[in-house]
Amino acid sequence: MPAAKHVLTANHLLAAMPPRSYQRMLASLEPVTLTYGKVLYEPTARIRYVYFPLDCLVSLLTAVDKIRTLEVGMVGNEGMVGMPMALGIGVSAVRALVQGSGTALRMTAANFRAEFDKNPPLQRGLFRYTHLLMAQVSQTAACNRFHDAEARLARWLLMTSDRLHSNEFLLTHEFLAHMLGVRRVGVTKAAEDLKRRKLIVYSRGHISILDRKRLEAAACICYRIVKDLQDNTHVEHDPKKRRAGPPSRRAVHPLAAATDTKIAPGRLLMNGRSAPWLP
Amino acid sequence: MPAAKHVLTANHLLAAMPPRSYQRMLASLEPVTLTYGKVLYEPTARIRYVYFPLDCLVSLLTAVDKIRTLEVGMVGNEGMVGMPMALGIGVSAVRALVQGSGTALRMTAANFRAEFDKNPPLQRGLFRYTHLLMAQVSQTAACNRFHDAEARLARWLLMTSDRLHSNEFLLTHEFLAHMLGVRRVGVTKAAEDLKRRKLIVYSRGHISILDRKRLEAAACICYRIVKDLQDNTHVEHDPKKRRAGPPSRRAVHPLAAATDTKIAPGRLLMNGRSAPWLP
DNA sequence: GAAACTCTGTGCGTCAGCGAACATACAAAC
DNA sequence: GTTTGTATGTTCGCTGACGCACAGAGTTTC
Repeated sequence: MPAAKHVLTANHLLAAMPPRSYQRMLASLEPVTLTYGKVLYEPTARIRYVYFPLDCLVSLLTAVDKIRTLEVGMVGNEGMVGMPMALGIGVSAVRALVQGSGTALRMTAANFRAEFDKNPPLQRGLFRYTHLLMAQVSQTAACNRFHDAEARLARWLLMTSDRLHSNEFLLTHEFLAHMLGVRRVGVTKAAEDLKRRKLIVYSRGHISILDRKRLEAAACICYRIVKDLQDNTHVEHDPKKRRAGPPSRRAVHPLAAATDTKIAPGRLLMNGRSAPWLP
Repeated sequence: MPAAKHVLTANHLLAAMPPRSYQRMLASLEPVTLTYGKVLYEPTARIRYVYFPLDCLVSLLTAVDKIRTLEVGMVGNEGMVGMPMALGIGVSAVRALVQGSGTALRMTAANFRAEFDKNPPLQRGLFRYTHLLMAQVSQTAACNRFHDAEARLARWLLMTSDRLHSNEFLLTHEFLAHMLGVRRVGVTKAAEDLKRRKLIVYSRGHISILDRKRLEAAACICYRIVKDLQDNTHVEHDPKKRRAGPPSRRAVHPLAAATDTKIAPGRLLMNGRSAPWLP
């Protein structure tokens, strides 16, 4: 069944499975269409299915009250929705919202649990992904604190583009506002500026990236940090599985080469030592 | 050796180990004194040891440039520092900084890896903790976006107090500023107000909580959300291990009972449906 | 006990983002 | 082809936080 295989390989986690696990998983994976706006999980609600996105995009949102939400993570075909299941937890801590319509393969929580227990490659893949998601969430936290709406919007568009493998997608300013944790007007302002600079165009829910390179320059460093990490993180648990090949194109942390924000001397000392919270 | 046992049980993860694992781990655990300001990990640097805090407190920091850092997580004796190791990753994504001096038990990365592989109870404990840490980081992300410095400071003090099991600790405004991602002056302002309201007192690096209850009222809901989650999350992987006892005191998400922030109608509809990003 | 240093308090002008309200433009439905 | 609703653009006053700079108060060092 070549069609099924093609479908499977569309998700990176599944594609990395050895043939035998792969065949076994096939039996309990069910293709589903996820449409924009569908809520897969609510905070504190039981996880009934895990989802392996193929060409859709899912946002992980944290809420602080009934109207304010913030996206903390984004899952495309490089990952899985339902990571708590890989940690033995049956409840989601966040809301999972379909942000880009498309298809996914889903598996019941019970089937996943059984499969996961007897599938070390799956475990490795999901643990690695958990780590990357954690890094993504951490960086997003700092990003949301320090960077302005425009830089965050640019970053968000790039991340979405990466995961949808497309330079065009559907979303309104209102929606973006809830992802970025700003007002709709704030998005309009930021988007307008990016449009004026010809980095993007948009109209009534359609957004296109025109100049990826310059858009990345407009985004904050957080995009690069997370992306490099994703490209360079390998599971070390099983040395035999460690990837060979040339060393990573970029092993240094982007901050190491970052623009030299000057450090005011005097103020940043503490007990005679350099301030420990600085890199 | 009752002293050693006492030391071990001071860390919740270790205390939950069955006697046999416990004895075995003892052999490779080494007590160390961690003093304020010590950096245990740097982003992208190899993890050489994992640490089980006994009475110290460690902050996990994400940096966006050379001077701006933000705390995304806090590890006390309920957890372990070096979670990537539990996921098969040998590199830290964040900076780990000792925020409260004290002791910890450490284990080399190699020993940890060997122990972890043959110790399912340890795996369960660490996976649960990973999940909680993820939830903590996510909530912190939203908190940093939406809540003002004063509420965040109050939350931070409560979290620190919980983990140090004390109402007094040592830290300067300058240090707090780097945890909360604000200027030192911002901390001074916020702290001043809390002092004026007699919730805390402080002087030259010493801070005491005077009125825990009212301080919690001054903090944002994020404190409650994370704390309740920590108190109520159980690993479900092995049903035999599931805790018995009365149902959780508080199973509902704090948001469900949160102050009813009113939702403006009109604007929050999309394609005829209610806006999906809302709870 | 004086000097050096660290920690906290205060004042300034500036600015991004907030909440609210309203104005226009486009699109599908009837 | 008008209606109805959704998407985007604009304005206004307000506020929390910013960067910068300096003043006092407490502690350590010699």
